[in-house]
Amino acid sequence: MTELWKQHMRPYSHFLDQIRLAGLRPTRQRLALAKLLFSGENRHVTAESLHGEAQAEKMRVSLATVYNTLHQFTSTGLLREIVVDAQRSYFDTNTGDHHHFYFEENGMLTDISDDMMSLTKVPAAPEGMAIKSVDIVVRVVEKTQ
Amino acid sequence: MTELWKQHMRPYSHFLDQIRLAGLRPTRQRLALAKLLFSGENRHVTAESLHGEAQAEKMRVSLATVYNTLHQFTSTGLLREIVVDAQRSYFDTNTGDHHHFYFEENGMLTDISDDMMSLTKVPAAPEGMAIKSVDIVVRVVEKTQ
DNA sequence: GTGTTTGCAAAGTGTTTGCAATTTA
DNA sequence: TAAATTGCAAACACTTTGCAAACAC
Repeated sequence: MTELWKQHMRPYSHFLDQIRLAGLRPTRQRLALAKLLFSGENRHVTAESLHGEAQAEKMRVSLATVYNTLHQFTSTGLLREIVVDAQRSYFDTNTGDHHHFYFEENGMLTDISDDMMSLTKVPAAPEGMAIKSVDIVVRVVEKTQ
Repeated sequence: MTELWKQHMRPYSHFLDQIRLAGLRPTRQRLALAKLLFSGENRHVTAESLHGEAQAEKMRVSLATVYNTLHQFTSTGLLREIVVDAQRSYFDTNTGDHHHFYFEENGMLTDISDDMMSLTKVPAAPEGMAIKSVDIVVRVVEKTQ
């Protein structure tokens, strides 16, 4: 990291810690992506969409690195992967318990907080298996009337 | 369809009706796949797995036709598509209300009957949207102890 | 300096498509 | 015969990988 870069990144030093805590080196690319992902509200991104954003902000990050970083952030618990579409992978910055609305027509995702949706009965895991997660996707389409 | 083929297919005439009712022509390929799909218990297949089965039974069907047929059967309500893995599409012969266990380690799916799992609270659809489905996937992994 | 990370381009995987030949009705 | 369907091969979209150059520590 250059001295200039360090100055530029000063206001984002918590990302630096976040990445270090995850056991990753805080490279320019990882910091840039962390800034996009964790600066504001919770977000849902795909590799393409995040790469597009980075380009728009003149951050130089290759698509391959975006993929790598999303997976590294996922396996270190900074992100969570959401499966709603067989064609692309989504990543959610909200790693807490919650579910999703999926807008099939435009591929958008929004959160459903855990307390807006509750399961009364959950089946026991099959013999010898442990439940890893219970994922609920509410698919919605434009109302046609 | 040849006369010989008609004779061979006599015991499976209900597939013929099923396909015709769906507005599709009962071709050799569609009948063969229907036989594999709907002969016994409910099943979960991928295009590859069904194509493999067809080959094993010496049915001559191309992979492209398997894909086309799975989609046609899905859009005519004979099958239902299940999204559990970003890498491949699954199709379920059980089109009724139910949910799934997904065995992440080997890609297997099993049904959870609707009455083994119930939602107390379902959020209202977002403004202008209608709920198309509520899909629950219980991801399980081998218990490590 | 050593080990990690990046970016490119190539390869990979699962899926769809264009189109001539074949089959169904 | 007209319209639908098939199968191949090529195209496709998304994702992963191999490896030399660049970077972090």
